[in-house]
Amino acid sequence: MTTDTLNIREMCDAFEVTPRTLRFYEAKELLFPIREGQKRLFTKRDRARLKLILRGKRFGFSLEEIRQLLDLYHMEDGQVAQLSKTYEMSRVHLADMEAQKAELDEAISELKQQMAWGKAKLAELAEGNSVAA
Amino acid sequence: MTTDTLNIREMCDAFEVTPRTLRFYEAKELLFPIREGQKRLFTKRDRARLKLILRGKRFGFSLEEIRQLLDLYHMEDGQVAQLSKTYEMSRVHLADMEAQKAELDEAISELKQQMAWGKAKLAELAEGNSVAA
DNA sequence: AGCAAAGCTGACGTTAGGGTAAACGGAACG
DNA sequence: CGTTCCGTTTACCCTAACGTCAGCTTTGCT
Repeated sequence: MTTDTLNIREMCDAFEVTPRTLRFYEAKELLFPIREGQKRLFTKRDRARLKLILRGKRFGFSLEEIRQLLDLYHMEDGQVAQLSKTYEMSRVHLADMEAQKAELDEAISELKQQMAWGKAKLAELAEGNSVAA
Repeated sequence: MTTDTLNIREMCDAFEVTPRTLRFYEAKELLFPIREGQKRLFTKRDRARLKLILRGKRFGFSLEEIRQLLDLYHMEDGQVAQLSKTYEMSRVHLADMEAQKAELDEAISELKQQMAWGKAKLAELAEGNSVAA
């Protein structure tokens, strides 16, 4: 193994996030990089956590919710409690996401209609011009 | 007609928004209610604009974009320029929304998988307990 | 020694409002 | 006429998840 820890730049490149994001996550106690002098060094644990964080974000969890889940996860006992809490929260988010999807679908088809109308109107105006010309 | 203008409460009820929202939109120069004393009176024009604003929001336009479109709309000349600009912006947002939809669909199915895994794991742990008992 | 790159902290900006305070105006009531 | 209450007004701070900027070390290279 080369170093087993990543500096902030390497961490950013590995996960496609900005340094600001990593510092922010540290401030929010989602990551706990060790310090060498004042520089941050991200461990395997941080990498595992960040992976879960980014997945949680895709699922629409807030950072605060993610922090709670990670904390639960960290205390390895009580797996049942942790798993069922995660499951419960997931159910809520799934419902949320499906509602969002429905809204989005509706907005998309409405926008398409509007665009069709706009296109027709533009054609009409163009024709008017050419007739007048 | 009763008054032809609505006070803030009536306006809120008509569009399901809060007073705060209407004041905010006025501050952002999206609405221009007239003042009777210091109270706001929303005209037919404000109602038309608010309708467009809310529609724009559903389509994922930012308030700033909406303001620009409304301004274009306001100068009634150059309909072609206005329409085609709106059309162009709409295309961008449509692409955006379809990308969002794709991401959302993927996240939903991924979350469903995770939940299935979690459910199985929970069942397994429960069984372990009952076996051990 | 000098300088640039990389990293750090700290603070303010952003979006679309929410929440709350303090003050003001007008209508109803006694 | 005074009071009370309701609706509204201005005004300020708060939120999430960072972006951005200024200014300071630290480190490496020449």
